[in-house]
Amino acid sequence: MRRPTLEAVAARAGVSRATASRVVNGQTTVAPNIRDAVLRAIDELGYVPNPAARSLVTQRTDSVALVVSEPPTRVFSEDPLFSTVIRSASVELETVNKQVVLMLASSASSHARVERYIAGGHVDGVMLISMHGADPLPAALSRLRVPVVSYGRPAVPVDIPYVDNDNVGGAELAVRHLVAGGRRRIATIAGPQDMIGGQDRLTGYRNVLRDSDRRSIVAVGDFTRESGAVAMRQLLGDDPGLDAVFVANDLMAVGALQSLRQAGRRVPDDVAVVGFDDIEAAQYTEPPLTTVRHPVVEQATAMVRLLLGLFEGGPADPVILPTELVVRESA
Amino acid sequence: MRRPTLEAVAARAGVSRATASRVVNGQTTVAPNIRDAVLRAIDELGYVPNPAARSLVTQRTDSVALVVSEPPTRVFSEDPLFSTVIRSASVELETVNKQVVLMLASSASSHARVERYIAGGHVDGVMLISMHGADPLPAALSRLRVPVVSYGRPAVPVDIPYVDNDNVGGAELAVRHLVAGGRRRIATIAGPQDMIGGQDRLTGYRNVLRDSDRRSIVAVGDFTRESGAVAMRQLLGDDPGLDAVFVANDLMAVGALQSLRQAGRRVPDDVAVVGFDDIEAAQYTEPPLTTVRHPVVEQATAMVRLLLGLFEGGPADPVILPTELVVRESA
DNA sequence: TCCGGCTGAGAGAGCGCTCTCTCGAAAGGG
DNA sequence: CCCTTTCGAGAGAGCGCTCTCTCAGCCGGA
Repeated sequence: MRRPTLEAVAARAGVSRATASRVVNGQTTVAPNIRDAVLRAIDELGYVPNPAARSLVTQRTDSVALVVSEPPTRVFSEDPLFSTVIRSASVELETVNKQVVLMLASSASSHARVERYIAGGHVDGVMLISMHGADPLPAALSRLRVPVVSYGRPAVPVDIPYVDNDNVGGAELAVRHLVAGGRRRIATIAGPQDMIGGQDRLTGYRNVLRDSDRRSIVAVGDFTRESGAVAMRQLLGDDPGLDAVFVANDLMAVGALQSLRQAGRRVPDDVAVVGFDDIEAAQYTEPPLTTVRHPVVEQATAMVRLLLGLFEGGPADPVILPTELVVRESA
Repeated sequence: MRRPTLEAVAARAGVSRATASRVVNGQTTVAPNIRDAVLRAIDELGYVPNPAARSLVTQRTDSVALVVSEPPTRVFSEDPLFSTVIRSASVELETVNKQVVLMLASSASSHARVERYIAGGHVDGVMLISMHGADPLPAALSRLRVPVVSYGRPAVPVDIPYVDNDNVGGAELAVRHLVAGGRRRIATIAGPQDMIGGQDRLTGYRNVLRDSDRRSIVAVGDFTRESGAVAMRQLLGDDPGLDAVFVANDLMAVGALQSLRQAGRRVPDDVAVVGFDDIEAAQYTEPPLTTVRHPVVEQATAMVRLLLGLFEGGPADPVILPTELVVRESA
């Protein structure tokens, strides 16, 4: 009880396999009556082309890998960003009938697995989400002669086109807002310095402070809520007189708000807080969080289109998307 | 500049293609010296088997589809459950070297796409995450003669093995806790009644109230935070004297806490609140949320194993996992 | 009437692999 | 010493499809 083949369709329609193939692939050089006969046969037999056979000859698979190169727990549960990217990319790829193969590359062994898989030609291209600088995967994949695009600028310089948002500019926006609000002692909770987002947002902070003749007060977190709380306590210890803090992501900002509350500081009266990312939860903090929004969905979509462009021999130029300050009540 | 084929490996090693294939597939009937020669050739040429050619003859693809049949926005951003399931299932499948093809089936058109894809034999099996009763996909897929397992009992009776947690029992646990705490007027915010989780958790609530001779006070939400807030306001309007509420998921519970705060009720002094799911955020609410934990990771893992079992002709019996009450401060 | 051009359909090779069948050689028993 | 058994390796078919090449048939122009 095997699935019907193109051969069977051809036989039933009384044509050759080649003609049946032409109809299946929508070629126009088939007479209407013959085309109809084939379509009827396909319908009656419930024919569906065998993808393996097809891709054996076409050398295409019509699927792309979405490689998430982060420890799995971080990926989903903590940071809603990843989820949004995955979803948006999936939706965008659906529109061009490509499938998403999701690969989580957390450990070294899974890196090897991913490499083998990609090298095997299972997919036509790769979308890489990798935030850590130490990650060897971007370099490894770029060697594989497979179209690869990256979500976010790769931390090590490597010849992969990427889509990123303007982290430096966004941070500048945030800190300038604090300066404009009359804040004098503006601290920052920076992200991990082995991550591009962490680096660039700190750069933006420093740029503005330098220009506005203020002293920088820096603590470093690792983008988790907990680390934000710890860093905030540390900052308050270091400089009890601070009146503003720019936090490199919202998750840490949530933790910082918690610490500020525990320390009896009113936000924004005593201390103004600006986050980064504009995650869902930023609307529900107490008080609602002023933050820098970057277009996650657009970034994912742009990444897909960049990859699709690569398939067609399009340009491999990076895409940088603008950020925007969302003013709520915390600053 | 094509990728090397098995033919090339065989030629280089001075053996036949058949023997090379034997080595690649780890058969033991190859003399050690020949095996080494082949392995060396593989290494030198950087040979990787062509999956299309292989699955053309083996009729296997070594990948499974993870079909998420929910509106995309709900899937990821709102409910961390989905993400955890996807992650856990991926990790578990990695261990047996199977790939995950992620498919989001939100609209009717994407349903058709998914069906076509599955029918095309792209994957060896399907894991279905579908929560809505009206969803036609479970029935459609079960007709496709492809191994299918479901995360959660399908809402319409359909012949698919599933892994679920004990929703009724979990709800009973929660409500019994409220009864044991001396609460007299115990309301509930139920989930959507076209979802199994929504139905069963309401059933559990009713079971306990019936046995303990209390009146049931029901509002219905749709598992979003916002709907929880609305439902809570409604309950307070209906019965200002209520002293406890069982909320069918944590997301709605967060909304409910917000409404209670706005209404000036203290939790748990005036009103005790119990949620369901034990999401991450439940630890960070004010006060921390007492809730029913169900083993999401274990459920996902069990689903994978159920599917793998099906491949081997194993049993197609449903698996029900126990739930557990996590007592924090809200009740 | 003949011929060249064009359109539509068939023949058949070949994509890269697995797996059965076959066969030679080595080993063991009578 | 010969015959049977076992083991290791090769030959070759075939998985289901695409795509090039070929060719039949028709039309129009000279």
